Amino acid sequence: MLYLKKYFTEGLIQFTILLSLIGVRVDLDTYLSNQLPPLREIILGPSSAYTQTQFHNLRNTLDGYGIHPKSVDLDQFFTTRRLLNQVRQLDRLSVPSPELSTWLVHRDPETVVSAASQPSPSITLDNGTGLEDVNNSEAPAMRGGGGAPESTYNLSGEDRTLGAVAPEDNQEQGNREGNADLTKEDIDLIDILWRQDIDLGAGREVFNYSSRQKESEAEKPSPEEKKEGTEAQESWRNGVNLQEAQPVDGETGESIPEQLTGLGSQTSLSLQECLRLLEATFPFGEESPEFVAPVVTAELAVANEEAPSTSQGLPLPPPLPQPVPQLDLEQQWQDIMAIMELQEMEVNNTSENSFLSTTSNSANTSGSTSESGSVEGFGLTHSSTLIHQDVSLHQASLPSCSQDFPTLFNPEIDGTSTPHPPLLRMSSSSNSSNVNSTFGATNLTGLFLPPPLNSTNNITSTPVLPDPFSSLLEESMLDEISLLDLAMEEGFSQAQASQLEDELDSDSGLSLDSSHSPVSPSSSETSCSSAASSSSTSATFSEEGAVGYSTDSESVTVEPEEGAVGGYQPEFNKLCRMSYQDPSQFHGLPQLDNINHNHTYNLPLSSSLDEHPELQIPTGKKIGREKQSKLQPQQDFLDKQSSRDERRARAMKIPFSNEKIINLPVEEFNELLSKHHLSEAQLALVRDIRRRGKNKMAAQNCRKRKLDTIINLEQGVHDMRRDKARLLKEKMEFIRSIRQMKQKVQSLYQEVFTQLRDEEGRPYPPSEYSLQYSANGSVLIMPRSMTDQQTRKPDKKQKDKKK
DNA sequence: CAGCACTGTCATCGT
DNA sequence: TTACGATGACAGTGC
Repeated sequence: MLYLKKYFTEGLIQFTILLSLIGVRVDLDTYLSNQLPPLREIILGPSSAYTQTQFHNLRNTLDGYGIHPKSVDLDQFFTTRRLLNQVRQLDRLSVPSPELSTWLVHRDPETVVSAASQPSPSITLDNGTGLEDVNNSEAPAMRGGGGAPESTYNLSGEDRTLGAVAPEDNQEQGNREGNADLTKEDIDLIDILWRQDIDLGAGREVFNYSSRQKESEAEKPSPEEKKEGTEAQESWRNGVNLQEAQPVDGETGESIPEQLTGLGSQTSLSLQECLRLLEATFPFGEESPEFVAPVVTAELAVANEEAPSTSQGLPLPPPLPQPVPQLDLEQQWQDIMAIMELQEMEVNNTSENSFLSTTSNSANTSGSTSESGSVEGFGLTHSSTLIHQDVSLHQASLPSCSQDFPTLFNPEIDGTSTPHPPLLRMSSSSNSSNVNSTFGATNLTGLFLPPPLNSTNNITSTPVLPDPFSSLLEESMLDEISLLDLAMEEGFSQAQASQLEDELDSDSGLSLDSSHSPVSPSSSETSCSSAASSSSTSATFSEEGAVGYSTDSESVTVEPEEGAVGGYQPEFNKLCRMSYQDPSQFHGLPQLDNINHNHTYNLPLSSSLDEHPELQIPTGKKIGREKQSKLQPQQDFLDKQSSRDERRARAMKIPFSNEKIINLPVEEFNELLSKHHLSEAQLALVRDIRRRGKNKMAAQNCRKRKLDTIINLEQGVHDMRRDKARLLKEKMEFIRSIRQMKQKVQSLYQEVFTQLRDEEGRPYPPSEYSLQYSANGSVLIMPRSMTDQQTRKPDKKQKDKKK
């Protein structure tokens, strides 16, 4: 008791001070009960389910042992209390809950706009990590907590379309002051013009060009050195969104092979890297001075620099027959779902990694990138896909400038087919400390929206969802279907193609997410569970774990309930058992839906009877036979309902409850035994009851843990499959880019070669001469005989190495 | 009636 | 050494 008191009071005081320091009204009773399990854990310590808590030291806090601290029955109780608390908190200011964050996320596009005009420090906070980190953390992002290129990418699109309004303005003031100075009217005007352009059938390139112009007017060109890095970054993001990189003709709606409009943008490989890749394809000769043609080198270099614009006219090779039928449709669907969930997850996890960077590689430089003309065609189509992707309810964080919504929110946007991309800035984790830190540094008064606005936002944003989903679905499907096609197109070997096919196929026997739909609640569950998987453990078990530390108020509440119902509620148990803290978390787990058992489980029946003698079925000695006969059916019922040990205890006339036997600390237990002079048989039974009772709880915990582990593993598999899909997509993008680069180099090669003349002004016959690239970037013209010799040598060397 | 899932119990091990 | 938790294995029970 003392331990709990000390622990609780100290933690409570500390936390109260903390909260008061940041200006949050403290309603600890509410928080401690259920609203914020992590919060409670901060105060009360980790969950007992995973930690070996000395419950018996805390048992005194429970007045009557009405419910066991580890009883699964508590789940329902806490769920009820949590819901009640949520309802009660509807009208009061409180630490923002994840639910609160949800609809705020929908308003983020406007938030960004407002951020441009009203730089907010919180945005800087939320997005402190730059794009560089996003790229660097691409691999770590597989784990679900990392960056979300889409959102960043989307931001770039937004940046481009709106011409001014990326929140990174706050960080790169030097570059973006012009944009930041744009007023809301300016932005609205730009937006209107933009939509008019779209309505008039202007292609995206046209629009982007104009937007680029606007941007160039609004801001000074970024340093040239930024161009390449930004290109790479944007194209990287492009690679992530294959379908989004496909622009649609403004008039016909046809899909334009967009990669030809911006070769450089389609890959994160720099030109040097591509040339390096080309070295593997084209025979590069050694430098031989007599054939050096510096002019050619220069030309080639220039041509390479201008690649994006010059390549626009290149036709696509005719598509090969699609190998779609080889793919199992269901597997394809799963992969599509995986990709879509990947995107959703990336959106969810965008958070501070998504954008805003103080480095030169930030998405902020997308303006300069678009000026280079190498990045075109995105910013609209993908934005429509983003808005439906919704967000994890548990990972969204509140934008600090949400009060700007009323003025900046344009309902039309949500209704159009090309809505502005919602710039989702969300907390990367559901960790409450994270949230608190975020809010701690922000103006708290600005965090909470007035209720009317809330409802409005909710209403306006919700109906948008289905539409973009279908479009994304189609795009994703087409995209995924085209992957193999692409692979074949790339001249992949049959083995490679089959490998790709395997990769696209589901590889695990687990049917983890086949039933998941991106728009179903299960999707949101999966989207959040990855990040929450680590925290879900604590959150999930916190309720139970907190029971061990439970406050008196809770205990008091528990006790009457248990006593009143005689300690057993079949439905209650049924619900709690599998609902397992938060039933909503398992809506997406079909394997749990069929569980409908009604076994008695952790029943405090006899204990409650013992605790409440008035409810106890009197033994034959205490009552007359008549009364006993009247109560006999009830006795039978109780016997049936009670556990074996309880019956045994009753039979052996153990003078205290099984609950006490099981849950008392050793000292008190021994004390109890010493108080009552029990026979050897009774003692043995009591010890057995204690042992079995503890083991029962241990088994329950063990199974719970096991189940949780399985769920987490499933989530891990799901995440990995999603990552696999993402990586496959990126791979395909790279392949596509490489192919385009090959084509471009080939055409340039032809162009250059045909223009070369020897000393007598005659063209070099292609059959006798070839251009060779040297490692230092120069281009040589060499006789093919020499080339063959030089290429054979490395071959031999390679063969020797292989031997 | 078989199969499955859940639950309780025991034995055992580790802390 | 004792108490206790974790866990595999088994059996009982209900569907």
